[in-house]
Order: sequence, then structure tokens, then C-alpha cells
Amino acid sequence: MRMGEGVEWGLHCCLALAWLEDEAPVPTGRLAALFELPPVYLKKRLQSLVRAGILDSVPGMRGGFRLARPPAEITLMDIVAAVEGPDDAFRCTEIRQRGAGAEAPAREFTRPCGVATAMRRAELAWRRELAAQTVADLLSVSPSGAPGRVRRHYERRSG
Amino acid sequence: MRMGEGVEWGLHCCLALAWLEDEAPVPTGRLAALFELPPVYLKKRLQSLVRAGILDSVPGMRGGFRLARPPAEITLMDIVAAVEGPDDAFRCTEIRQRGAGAEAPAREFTRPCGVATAMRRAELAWRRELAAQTVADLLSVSPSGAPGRVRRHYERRSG
DNA sequence: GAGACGCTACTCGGATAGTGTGTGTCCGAGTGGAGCGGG
DNA sequence: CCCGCTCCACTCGGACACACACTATCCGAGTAGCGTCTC
Repeated sequence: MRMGEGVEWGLHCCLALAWLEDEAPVPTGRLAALFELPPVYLKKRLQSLVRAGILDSVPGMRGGFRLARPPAEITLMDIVAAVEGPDDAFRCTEIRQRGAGAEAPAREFTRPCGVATAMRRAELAWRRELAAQTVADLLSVSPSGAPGRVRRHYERRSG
Repeated sequence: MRMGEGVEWGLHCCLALAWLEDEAPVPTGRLAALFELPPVYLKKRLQSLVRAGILDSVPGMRGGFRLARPPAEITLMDIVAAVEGPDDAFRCTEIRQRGAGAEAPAREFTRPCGVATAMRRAELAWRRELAAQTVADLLSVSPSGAPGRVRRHYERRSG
């Protein structure tokens, strides 16, 4: 099981957007320069965040992205779900009903699969932990010098 | 983020092996027939469980697989880690040190990345929940008729 | 008749192809500003 | 000099190739049982 790198990018970009806390939208190129990421592909990932309502996008010149909500109202779960998709990691294909299970009475399968339930329980714990952390929490634990440095780096390139 | 189907197979197979609780090893073909799974590919997955020390494999005729430990000592975490690999789902590539971060003093990076820490926290909750559940727990929540049915199905094919 | 040898059938184990989901890129739609012309 | 129009540069949005990992498979190594040959 592996998580796409777009999750890391999305998290750091949301954090950077919170640091910049600018009214003006931040274009993809500038955001990519902050982390030396491939600009076009980063844009594709940010589009996922827009579709999820986490970012607002402004088209046209002087356009770009900005946070759609205050950092305290953006959970890590929101970002992960937006980038990786809403599907559960563990997918139950009901193999219990195949083979030997085909001979079982149908009422036995009205209850959900015990294996799937156990896996789902663990995944819910993961989701709950992600939902309990917001971008604002990331702000509070970030190094004190980071926001100013990002802002300087950003304004330098904006000329 | 998606989890391979081998995890579901591994879990159900361990459960079936616990149901059969047989001294004689169970060959791949019989195990695959219990769930109508592709036998050869299932065998490849079971090999992962053998490498992890969850199953014992007996080569040669009358060979097969059997649980290496009592069901109560096999956690779901063991099985998931064996099939999916030990790597964390979220991989921190330290993009905080690139771009704007390159200008930061090195001592700022002695502390781990806050984003990675938050993600790791959630993943640890997931792992903890998986480690708290054992195959024995799955046995206790399974339908009462399932073990006997699997055993009958198995012995029927074994002639 | 008993024992030992060899053969065969059947199993795990690792190396080998096909396919689907990311990964990375490109071009089109839309917008704000600057330059130019007219009043 | 001021206003409006036109053109252009720059941005997001969705459609298009490429790569790696998962899926699926085949052949080789090893073992238990059985038949046969010999004593």
C-alpha cells in the first residue's frame, strides 16, 4: 500500500498558502517554486483540491489558487480524501460468499464480513486521526522562521 | 490510495487455516478452491506470509501451508505488513528543505517535518488498531456454521 | 516374503510476461492589463 | 487630456502519452508414496 506523493504536495501547499495568507491568489508556478516541484503536475493536483472545495481557483491573468476556508476548518482528512480519492483502502470483494460460502444460507451474509469490519475499524481510526488535525495545527507546530522565509521567497520572485 | 486484494485473500486464508486447524498442511489449490481464487497467484501471496513467518510451508507431495503460530498470536497488522510491505503509506520526501527551505538554517531540520509527523500519527493509529485485532478475534465473530462448512468443502475435494 | 531401490505424481519457490493506476505533459478557454486611437 | 476599444500576455481546465507496480503465469527444486526388482 502506497500513498501518492500528491498528498505531501497538497499538504505543504495548503500550509504555504496559509503562511502567505494573501488576498491575491497564488499561481501554480510560484507555489511550485517554493518546493521545486514540477509546476504543471502540481497544478493537476491542486485542481483536485479545488474540486473538493478546499481551494478556490481564479482563472485568467493574476489568477491562481487560495484557501477556500480558514486553516482551522481544513482537516488533513479533507486534503487526503481530495487527492487520493474517497474510496477505502481496503476493498471487500465478498470472497466469503464464493466457493465454500456459496453453500451457506443467504441470511448468513446479511451481517457484514467480519474481515472487512475489522479492516474498516482500523481505517476509521486512521480517518478519525486525520480529521482531528487541521492545517491550523500544522501552522502552530511549524518553525517560527518558516512563514517569513516563504513570504520573502514568494515576493522576491513576484518582482 | 488503494490496498492490494492480496490482503483480503491473506486474511481469509489465515481464517480458513484456523478453521481447518489441521495438522496436515493445506495445499494452495484446496485453499484457492475455498474462495474460487486463481491458485497460482494465491500461492505467490501466501509465500509472502511464509517469508514473514506467519505461515509454515511444507514442500513436496502432501505439502502445503499451515499457520506457524496460534491464531491469537497473529495480528491483522502482521498479515497486512507481510502482504503489502513494511513501508509507510505516506512517504516524506522532505520537500520542506527544497526551494524556499534551502535558505533556512540547517538546525531547523533537526526536528522532523510537521506534516510527516501528523501523517505518521494517523498511520500509527491505523497500525495500532490492526495490531490489536488477531485472527482469533476474527474466529470469534465469524458465523457459527462457517468452520464446519469450510471443513466439509475441504474434505469433499480431498476425497 | 521382506527389504531396498527407483520412478512418478504432486507440491512449494523464484524468475518471467500482461495490464491498470498513477505520473508527467500538452493544448484550449478565460481574464486582466497595457497600448493605441478617437473624442 | 480622458475614455473606450483592441490586442496580448498570463493563468486555470481538461484531454493526451509514458512508467511503474500490481496481477497473472510458467518452469525448476524437492518430497512422499507406490511399484518393482532383488535377495
